[in-house]
Amino acid sequence: MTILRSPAGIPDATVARLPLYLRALDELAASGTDVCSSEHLATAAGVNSAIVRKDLSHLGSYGTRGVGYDVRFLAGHIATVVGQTQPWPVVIVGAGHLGSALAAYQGFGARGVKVAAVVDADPALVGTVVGGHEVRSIDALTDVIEYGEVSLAIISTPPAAAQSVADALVAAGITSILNFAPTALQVPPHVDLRQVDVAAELQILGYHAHHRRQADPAEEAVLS
Amino acid sequence: MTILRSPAGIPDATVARLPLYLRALDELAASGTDVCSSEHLATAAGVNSAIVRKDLSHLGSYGTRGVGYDVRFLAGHIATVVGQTQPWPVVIVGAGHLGSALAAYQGFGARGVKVAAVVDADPALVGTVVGGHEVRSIDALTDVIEYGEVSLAIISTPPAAAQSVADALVAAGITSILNFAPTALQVPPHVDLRQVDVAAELQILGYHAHHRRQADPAEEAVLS
DNA sequence: GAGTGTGAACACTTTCACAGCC
DNA sequence: GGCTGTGAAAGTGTTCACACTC
Repeated sequence: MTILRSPAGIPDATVARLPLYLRALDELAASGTDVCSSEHLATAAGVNSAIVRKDLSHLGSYGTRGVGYDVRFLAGHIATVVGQTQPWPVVIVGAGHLGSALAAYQGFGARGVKVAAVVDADPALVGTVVGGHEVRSIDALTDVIEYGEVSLAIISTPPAAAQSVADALVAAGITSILNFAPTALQVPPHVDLRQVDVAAELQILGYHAHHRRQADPAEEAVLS
Repeated sequence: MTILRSPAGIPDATVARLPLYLRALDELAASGTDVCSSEHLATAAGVNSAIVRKDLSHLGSYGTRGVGYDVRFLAGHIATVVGQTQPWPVVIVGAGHLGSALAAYQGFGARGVKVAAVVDADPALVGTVVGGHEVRSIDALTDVIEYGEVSLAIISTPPAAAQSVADALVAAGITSILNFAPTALQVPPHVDLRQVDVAAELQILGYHAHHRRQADPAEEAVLS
């Protein structure tokens, strides 16, 4: 029925890179590029060209051999695949430093994300405005989600509160959660959970730095 | 010469999980648990037990068959492997909403991260205090890094500024960068770069949500 | 009995290399 | 000639299942 074949069964690793391609293509389009090669797109997205071609082939790609990809067309196609033809409303739970920063983040609009509401448990924060959004009570969570047809949630609470927030979100019908609190959340299997742990990222960098030190005494020597 | 065998060649996937184990073990220790099984640690870290055992075996693990792992001992051992015996000083470049939130984050200390300095290019921000750190000029970057022996940097600038900041960091001797700006940074091969892209994370969640809708009409039926 | 440590099977991902098309 | 699209190969990561130890 649909003209574009619905590309089911895209590998996870590919899905995780589609947003990068989308971002890169938007940049290319903004800089006036109409057509780009896989090599070109690869550097713009920070990956290598073989992987770009493989990834795009999973979408039943629409490149032209000997030429490359039509930047706008490809961007539109990926946006469709990602389901980003209209913005996803997201609720931010926790209006502390991080939650406020996210609520104020200007870059969401261009990436298909719309902050639908910001809620917090702290009565002192309820009623204040962060990033143009009035903070509402966490008790209104269900209303906010149902009324706004929200299906994505961000948890930016202290770790101790994160699990009960997750439970409340799941109870309210949320099926996709992005958790910034450094805790392993327990959610039912039908809920899609992603984790961002800044301290963990730094520790991973630390590990590599630590091992460069004791493993590469030659590194300095190369320059001398 | 060292008593503990230096565990070289740990797989990347394992390294990426070590911080999670560390966090989980600290929580277990705080709740008075002295010994834990791989199953126990797995749920606390949000992974499965087979992977815990495999990961720990790469460290030349020190568990006891039939019993489990000594929580404190294992935590100490992983901390050593990660190089987290003393805190890593980190410089935050960009004191906007996100940079401020990171500077103010209370959880770094317990995870072996110490904010050494916060710098920004905006003269209006220089001199202000965020999270107890006085914002310094980006011109002082080299001084800050050399004086503080900083080897980790966080970029939390607008995307347009990120590449030149990265160049400056590399020039100042930084070899590990955590980039929050949504751009693909170009860095020399000896520099370790990790990327956090919140919008991309949400888009990945969006993709799955989008496909659940059109793929699982049965999901509702299961409950009815 | 309980639970680790690990080889072997499996699954997934990336890279290679080149046929096919513009 | 240049670049895509893709099988086949190589590499990496996860899961299984069970011998082994306490």
